[in-house]
Amino acid sequence: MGRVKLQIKRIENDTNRQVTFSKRRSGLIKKAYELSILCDIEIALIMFSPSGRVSHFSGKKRIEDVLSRYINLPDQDRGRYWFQFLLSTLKKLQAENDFALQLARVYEPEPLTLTSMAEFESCEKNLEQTLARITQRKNYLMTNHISSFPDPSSVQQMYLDAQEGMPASFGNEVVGWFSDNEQSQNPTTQYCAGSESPCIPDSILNAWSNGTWNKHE
Amino acid sequence: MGRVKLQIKRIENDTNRQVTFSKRRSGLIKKAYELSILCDIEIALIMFSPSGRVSHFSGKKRIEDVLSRYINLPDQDRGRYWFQFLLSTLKKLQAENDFALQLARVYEPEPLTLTSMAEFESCEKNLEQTLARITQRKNYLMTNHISSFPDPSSVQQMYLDAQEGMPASFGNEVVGWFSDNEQSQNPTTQYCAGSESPCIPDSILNAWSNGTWNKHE
DNA sequence: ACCTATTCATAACG
DNA sequence: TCGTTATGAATAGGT
Repeated sequence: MGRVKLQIKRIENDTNRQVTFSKRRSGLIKKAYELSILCDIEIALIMFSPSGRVSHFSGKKRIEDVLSRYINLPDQDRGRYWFQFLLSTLKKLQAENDFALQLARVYEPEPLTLTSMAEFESCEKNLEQTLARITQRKNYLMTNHISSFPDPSSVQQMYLDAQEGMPASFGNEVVGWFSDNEQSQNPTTQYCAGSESPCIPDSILNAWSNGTWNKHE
Repeated sequence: MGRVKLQIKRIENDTNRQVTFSKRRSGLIKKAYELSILCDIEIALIMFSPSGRVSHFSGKKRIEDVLSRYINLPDQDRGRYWFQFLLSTLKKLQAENDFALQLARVYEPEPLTLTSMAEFESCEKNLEQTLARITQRKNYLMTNHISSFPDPSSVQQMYLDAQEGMPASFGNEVVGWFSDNEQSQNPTTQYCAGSESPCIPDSILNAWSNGTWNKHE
């Protein structure tokens, strides 16, 4: 939309890219706003500029409310990789807790409160470790025993046309699961197929801890 | 953009609203996609249709990664009301745990595993309760001792022009904190001002539990 | 779904 | 960064 037709590919000129970002961000937020009013919907939009600055928009509802609603959706409405997200949120929770603890120490070095918070911290650490164990176990069980989870029909895998760069379709309810250059690998089934043992090979534990454990299927 | 200029207000005709939603949703996702490629940014877009169906989009990165990055932002870059969001996420975590537990019971009624998960559950419940306590305490301390938190300068409160319906500005880094018809009330300072006591009045506990506790400032 | 008269968004330029 | 304008895009209403 302008003097010439613009190819949809990364703008290499830094200044130009920044200018385009500012303009199009405004346009996008305006469109999101109009949609939210015209159609009376909840909407949340989050953008990180290349420099790391965040922009966000939401309609009538607070953005936390929209994110909460999204997070509390049944898994089949959402997509894969969800446990990683929950873990990261737990980390945030830990950070919030640290802050509260710091506050308490500064403003009220009271034994009872400190005990309670220390208890909280240790409990949360315990939770995180246990969650990791359960995650492994759950993943193992699901991969080997419940082939329909995560439900593939609920996820539209989209690929880009290298030349035009547009997703194949915008009409689906679920879009945007670009493959991000990750080739499919499935170490879990490879190592555990047919086994009923609760034992989980080290290779899978490692895959889990370095974040690649559920990038299969 | 069409045969007539459209007022930005809720479309009352149900069919029309649904059609407009479909069209504009596609347009919005296309714009989001183009922005993410042209300017090489991370983006996440979540929409709930009036019927409750969810649509979402993200660019190269998975939507969970974008949400995680947003969640792990320093508080001053994000906004208020964050603890409510974290609590809701904890609930989701609980649900995931329940599911894992169910799976384990069906596929492997093994005492060791069950013990571990029961431990997890009780720990998580404990955590949730303790978090509630710490939340109250933290809120109390911050309200009375650290007036600069949450940092008001980091949040752009936006109001709507009733006639035109457009936010006052789209140029800011932080937009979309519509006030949602909630009038400011500050029971915390009202009840606790000047008090150094760790005691928290019932009125505040109630305000917290019914979700209005941090709608002040 | 498709069509097209219009309005809107924006790329290039100043 | 900011305003202008020629041009390409999006879309409201109709079929």
